[in-house]
Amino acid sequence: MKEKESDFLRSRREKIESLKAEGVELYPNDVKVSDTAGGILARLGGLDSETLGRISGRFSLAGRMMAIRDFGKGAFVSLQDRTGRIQVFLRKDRLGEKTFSLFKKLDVGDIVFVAGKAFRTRTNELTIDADEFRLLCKAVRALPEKWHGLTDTEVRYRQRYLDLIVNPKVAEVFKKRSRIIEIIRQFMKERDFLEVETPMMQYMAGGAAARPFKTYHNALGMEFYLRIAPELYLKRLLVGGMERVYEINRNFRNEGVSSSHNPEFTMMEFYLAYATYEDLMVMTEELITRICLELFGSLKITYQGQELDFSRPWKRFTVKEALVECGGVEPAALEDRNKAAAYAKSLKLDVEDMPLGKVIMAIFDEIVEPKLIQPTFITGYPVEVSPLARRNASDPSIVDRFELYIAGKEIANAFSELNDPVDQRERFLMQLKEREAGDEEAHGMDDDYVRALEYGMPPAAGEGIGIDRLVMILTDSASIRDVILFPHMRVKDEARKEEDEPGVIEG
RNA sequence: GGGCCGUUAGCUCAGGCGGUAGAGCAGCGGACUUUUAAUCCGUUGGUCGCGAGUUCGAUUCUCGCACGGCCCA
Repeated sequence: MKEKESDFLRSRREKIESLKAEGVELYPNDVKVSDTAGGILARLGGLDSETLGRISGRFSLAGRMMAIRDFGKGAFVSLQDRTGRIQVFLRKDRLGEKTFSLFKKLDVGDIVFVAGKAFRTRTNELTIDADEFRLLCKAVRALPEKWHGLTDTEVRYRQRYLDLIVNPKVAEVFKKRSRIIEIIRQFMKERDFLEVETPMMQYMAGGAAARPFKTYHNALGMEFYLRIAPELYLKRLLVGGMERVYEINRNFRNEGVSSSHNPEFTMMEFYLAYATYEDLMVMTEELITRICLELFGSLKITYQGQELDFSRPWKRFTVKEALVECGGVEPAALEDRNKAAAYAKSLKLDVEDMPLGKVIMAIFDEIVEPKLIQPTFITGYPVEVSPLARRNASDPSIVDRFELYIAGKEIANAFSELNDPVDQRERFLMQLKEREAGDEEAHGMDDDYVRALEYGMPPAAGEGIGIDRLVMILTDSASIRDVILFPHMRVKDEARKEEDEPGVIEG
């Protein structure tokens, strides 16, 4: 990306050249750091000035200078590392003429090394009295303003590194995200699940209803799709005898972008042999309440101003019950395709050519989903929208499946798995018909998968949990872009000009 | 895809019923060894998102485009 050199950048580059000419090493990498800002504050934060003077050892730390308050022959610096900020006092008589004059030429944003003892200032702030100071990395560009910081959402997402430097709450969100995934792995390990990785490039994109991204493999001379779900591979592993498997990784769906959709998103999928979807409801409650308790020590949290209560058991409704009770739909309208379609049209939904099950789900998504604020399991999904799920034993028009909704968002989807290869083939054929009728999201026929089922897959239940959305709820984030480090955005015009050169580097 | 809003200095923002713009912070020069949005004195910096139209003259008005945000589908 080219841009015009501002006066600021020019003068900064000149300054850097002159430092170099003086023999200052601009980018050394030979220091060893033994302390952190947060660590020092935690250890010494409670000590008074006198005790500190007696017992303080010498600390060494490194970080970015976030503010400099200069007094001529002394200066205070706010030093920020991964754990937080600590104040450092630099003075000429302690550091010596040469080091101090180097410091005076440096800027906010530079990364430095500092060592010294701790003391308390007149205003009682724990501070490192530096007796050693080194430049570790000279910054060319200036950081966003110290007081207002960086607020432009576009810049925050495009230049996330700046957002992370300047807005401490952002780093907190991503630390929490990491912690959530850690707890999930721990939880799965305790239940003897094996973490696996299955293909993200697939010869056909299956396991969900979504439009895929396409790509091309040169040496194999064939097209691949980026996966929309790992489901069919994880179930092949069930056939292979891996009775408890899970995967946490990216899926790609070629759909619109919104505050709850990113083209690539992280999903956890897991499969448990000899279990049903009902077992997974219990396990899901256990998992999410565990995360809540570990993160907050409470089952009540606030999301975007409303209280969410994760106390068990969570509410359970069938799709039809929810439509009647939360949506005020006439029960009769749910048994007849024409009546349902007429109702859907009154909501301005386009349900042309859709079978009854799909019409019902379209109405559900429109009027019920946004109302499901407290954690709620919805069951009794139509077989038409669930080509991989096991039929209900007493009502073959529905499947043994649930979705979990929290704060009006779909968080998880699970079902007892269909392991009858004959029924599975028929379901695929049903999907093919819909595909021919114009539904681009309908599932394709996956003969290899059916063949796997023919070897015998143990009865099992499987579930997918949308990690990004779960993290949104647990970090009180309004947009999925706030829990994804580098959310996708359009490339700006200037960078797009060289159309003949796509973003590929040959060689 | 549609509607509304936004885009002005490195950052955060003012402003202009048409006469090419201002503050704070950052920067630069100077004073200052316990400050914490340090303070004080001086000072530089802008194709006002891009393109076209109207006009003697557009950053301002009109249209189109780009990117983003929110809402809707």
